Amino acid sequence: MDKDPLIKWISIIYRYSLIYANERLKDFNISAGELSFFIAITDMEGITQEKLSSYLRMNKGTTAKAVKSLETKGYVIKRIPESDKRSYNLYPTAKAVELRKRIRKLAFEWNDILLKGFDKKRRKEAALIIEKMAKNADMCINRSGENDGKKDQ
Amino acid sequence: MDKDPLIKWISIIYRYSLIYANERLKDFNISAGELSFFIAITDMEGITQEKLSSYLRMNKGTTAKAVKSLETKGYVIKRIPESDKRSYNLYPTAKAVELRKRIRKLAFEWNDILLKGFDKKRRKEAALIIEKMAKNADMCINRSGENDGKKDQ
DNA sequence: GTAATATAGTTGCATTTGAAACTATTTTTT
DNA sequence: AAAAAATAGTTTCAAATGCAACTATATTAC
Repeated sequence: MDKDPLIKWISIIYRYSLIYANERLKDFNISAGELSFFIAITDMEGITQEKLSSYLRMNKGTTAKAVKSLETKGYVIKRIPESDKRSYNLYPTAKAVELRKRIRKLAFEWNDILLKGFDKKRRKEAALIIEKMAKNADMCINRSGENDGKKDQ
Repeated sequence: MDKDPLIKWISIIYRYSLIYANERLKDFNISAGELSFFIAITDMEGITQEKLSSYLRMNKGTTAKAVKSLETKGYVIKRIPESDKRSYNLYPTAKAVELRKRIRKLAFEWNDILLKGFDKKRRKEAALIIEKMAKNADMCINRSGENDGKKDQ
């Protein structure tokens, strides 16, 4: 039954998630890779790239590229705060705010596809398990999976 | 609790899996992306690239590149069967067979990291859930998640 | 048996991502 | 305050991957 390591299935879920998102996001000119950034920025207006990287557990180089692309596409505005001229505060544009609900909905529709055939209880269980696994991975790689990436409180 | 879509966590697990595998595989000159191919080829000697693609749900272009790389590295030999000159049968080299157990072990050690803190029952549950989610994704994208990729039986 | 179609694999291009080296600020040490 | 260290972001390079166009062989239709 478990002759295949979990990574095989994780890999499938991840890659198919990208395919799905790319297809669904085509009309919005947002790529699958930008999706998480879009959602996070519209959810947490003013967040810095550093925080964003840590929140999504993304390499800061990756974050820089995704943010720049979203900026180019007119979804994000960068503002340098007086308090720290090294950093940016990221704000969604009006256009992004307008799309926010639809984009979020689309992301959660993928949840429904992944969890098809699961009853309520099992869905909750699945979400807990996935999240715990991610935190275990984070703990292994970064020794910091206990507080959702907010290392500095 | 589930303000973040599952894809956020899947993405973290997947990306950290690659980081982990790359680190652990360094000494063997095998990359994280090649890991699943290595395991599948040593497990199913003589498999074709087509079958491999379908088994791992990988794009056949990706498979071609991974196989070529494993061939270059001396882990895989391609043989054209008389029965169908379009295809290759893939065989692990002696060097690959020798490494097989260690590589598999390493892949399953990542399972243990992901499932840390899970009791036996929950581990089984997690594996079932992940596999089912992958099959749901497959079904959505390919309309073919019911037979482990072996479409032609 | 030829033409049309299907299948197996390759290649070029684009996207997503991480690592590491880099720049520019800020904070800490001394 | 100057030097050292830390922090925020950018950029370059490389790996992983999907897609689409391509070649070559096999199968199916007629």
